[in-house]
Amino acid sequence: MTLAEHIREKGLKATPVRLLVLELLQNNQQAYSHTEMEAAFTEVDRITLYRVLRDFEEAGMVHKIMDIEGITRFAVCKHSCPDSTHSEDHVHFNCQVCHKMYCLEMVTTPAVKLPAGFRPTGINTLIHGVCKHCG
Amino acid sequence: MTLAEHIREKGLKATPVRLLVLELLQNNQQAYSHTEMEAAFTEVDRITLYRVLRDFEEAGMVHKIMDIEGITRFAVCKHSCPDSTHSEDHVHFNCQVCHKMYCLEMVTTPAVKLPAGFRPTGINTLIHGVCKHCG
DNA sequence: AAGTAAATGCAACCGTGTTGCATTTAATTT
DNA sequence: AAATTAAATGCAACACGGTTGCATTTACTT
Repeated sequence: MTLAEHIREKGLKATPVRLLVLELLQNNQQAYSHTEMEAAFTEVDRITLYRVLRDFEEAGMVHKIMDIEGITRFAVCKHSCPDSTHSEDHVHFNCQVCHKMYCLEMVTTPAVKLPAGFRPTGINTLIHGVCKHCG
Repeated sequence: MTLAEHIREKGLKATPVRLLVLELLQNNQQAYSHTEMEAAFTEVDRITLYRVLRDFEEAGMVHKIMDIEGITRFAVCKHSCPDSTHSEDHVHFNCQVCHKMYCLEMVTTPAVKLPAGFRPTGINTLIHGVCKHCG
């Protein structure tokens, strides 16, 4: 399936900006911030970029994560998340040298025992350290 | 040890704003956002509040955490963190009903196996769900 | 090729957080 | 207890991330 077909499948129009964003996220197994993407596509309007990312997230195509510094980042959903309520069952790794955020799809979040009365609906595990390229 | 003594021990002056903030964080086992504290102490200048929180964090008296929505929150460090490099070895719980953030000091973050080349320096586990007061 | 709903681009705005600087105040010294 | 001084405060002004409204354009439909 082409990128354009993937976008249309979700009920969205395959516009140039959307193709650019999806291609970037698909080709690099990393979570990008809005600022990084804005720098990557200088000709793209920043508001449009915000809306493209919001639409992709609502369509369940990407997921949003916060890195250690509280910066919002986006990464493609691998295992076709159920729209908008995608359960992110994998671990994220934030390199403190290059600041890249990796989705470690193969590492699932371990279960934790909570005190009585706390009912969990989702777990977010964010590991920081030095990545394989910087260590 | 009094609150004022605790503050002076860290090389900071025991001022009214600092006493207010430390008292709030000490008495309630929750992580408060800047906005919540601003609302709690209407007479306190917001810039002063930012600086008090920054100073407390640098002194290792409180630790900073991001909640699900990317809001910065502060909680007292229980086990006397080594200044500024405090290892947060406990789990945080973010209630999606009342939006309170709990430090579950008794629940330590489970270890995870990372792919070769990734060297971890810290783990952050954030669980969201419904807390004991809202469930 | 024309029609239409969706997507874009721009202006203007809000919230969070920071910096510089003059003033005040907590702790120290006499 | 008064004077000293370095630290803390309060204010203005700013930078940045993100949102909303509206007119224009464009992708898909017929």
